[in-house]
Amino acid sequence: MNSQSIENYLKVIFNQAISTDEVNTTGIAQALEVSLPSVNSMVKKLAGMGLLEYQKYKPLKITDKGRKMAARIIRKHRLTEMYLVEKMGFGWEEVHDIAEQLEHIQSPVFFDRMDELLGYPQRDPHGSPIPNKNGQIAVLEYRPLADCQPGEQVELKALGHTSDEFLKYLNSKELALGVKVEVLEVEAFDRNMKVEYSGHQEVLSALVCSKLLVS
Amino acid sequence: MNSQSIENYLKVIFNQAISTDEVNTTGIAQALEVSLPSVNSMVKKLAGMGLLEYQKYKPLKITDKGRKMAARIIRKHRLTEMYLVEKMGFGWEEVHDIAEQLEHIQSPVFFDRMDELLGYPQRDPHGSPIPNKNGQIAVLEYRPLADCQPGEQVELKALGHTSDEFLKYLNSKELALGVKVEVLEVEAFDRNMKVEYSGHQEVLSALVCSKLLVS
DNA sequence: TTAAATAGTTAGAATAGACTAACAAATTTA
DNA sequence: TAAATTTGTTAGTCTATTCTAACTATTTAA
Repeated sequence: MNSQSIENYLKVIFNQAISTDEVNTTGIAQALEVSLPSVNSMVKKLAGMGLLEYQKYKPLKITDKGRKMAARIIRKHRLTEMYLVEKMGFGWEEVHDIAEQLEHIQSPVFFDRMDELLGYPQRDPHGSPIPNKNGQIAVLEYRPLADCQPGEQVELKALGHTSDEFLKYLNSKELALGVKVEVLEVEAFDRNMKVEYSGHQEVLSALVCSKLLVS
Repeated sequence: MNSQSIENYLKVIFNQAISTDEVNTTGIAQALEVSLPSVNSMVKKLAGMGLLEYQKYKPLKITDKGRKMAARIIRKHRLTEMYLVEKMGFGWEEVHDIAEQLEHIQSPVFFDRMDELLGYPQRDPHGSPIPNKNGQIAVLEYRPLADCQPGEQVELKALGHTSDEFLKYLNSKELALGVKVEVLEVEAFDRNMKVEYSGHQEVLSALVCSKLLVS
């Protein structure tokens, strides 16, 4: 069975591969807060397991096998987050750390049961897609609120960032998935947006708007 | 933070200490399926942490600190088992392996929430007591069915053994906690018992009767 | 009460996963 | 394009946990 360490590396590599397809060692080291040599030796191990393609000094490429395995771990993570929110009453800002541990549990029936009790959800509480059992992931075609024009009316569907602080910020602004947002104005200088939703107005920074995914 | 390995040793030692109070190395090695030297070195480590009293060639004694820590792990295990049965629809014979993994999760809120959702249960699905948050455990004063006399009517309260095979056997006999059992006859030769419950009669072996705890 | 059997210990080695120090390749910048 | 910076690699070490082989203490039984 794969160690938790292997699973954590694989997940980070998978996540970094989503944006760039090619992954570099330093990025992994930063994400996992380990040293470069630690990454280097683990990368060789993962390559030996057929999960990565590795050539000295070249960017890493995740293989289909690696992608599939990573997606199955992410499936467990996201199902867990959904379960914690829907069935156990946790807030979306509380579930990450718990899911981070539960994703390593080896018990297909446990996660199948969660899935069933949740009614086979397609998205986790932050709007990210839940991979299926075969490790396939639906592609989302949402765009950032930052790309919207004044006058547009859109619905908040997912988040491009899910740190505790960001989620707490969204809570404080009463921004949740499903909220209908209208863009009132965009400040040309700094791209701040004045928006209206749930009957009140707010000004959101460009950074925040880039992390709010809408359709 | 304590490793899973440390937690597993501690749990085994705690469980063995319940019966005899003094624990021997060989018993631990068998329970964990590791070698004697492995146990020996871990035992020294646990002693160094103040969880055990260790003297060369002497039986081990668990300290109050060790007992408390072990009970907190067992609390997580048993709460989990209860949650899996009550909230997720698993059978009592399915939950041990999952709980064995979940007991290592570090998240007080997670287990507190389980506890709350379950209504602060005192027993796990096999009738074993759930230690409280301070690591205190209620003492059960149940006796084995084997000690009962013909004519007695008792209720099945807990199990003295919880292997999969035993639980499946009990399922096949429709024996569950709460069932009212009347002792009809005891065979003098082999201590087999003829009993009646739920409107039918069964003959139970002495071994089975010694593992059925009643009051 | 001594010999045999059992239980416990020590020494030394293996593996996984992390680290630092030193170095080499690749990339950026002047 | 040469120098400086960044990125990646190697070598060697450390800790945790396991193991086998060899040995010692304790207990059991003849």
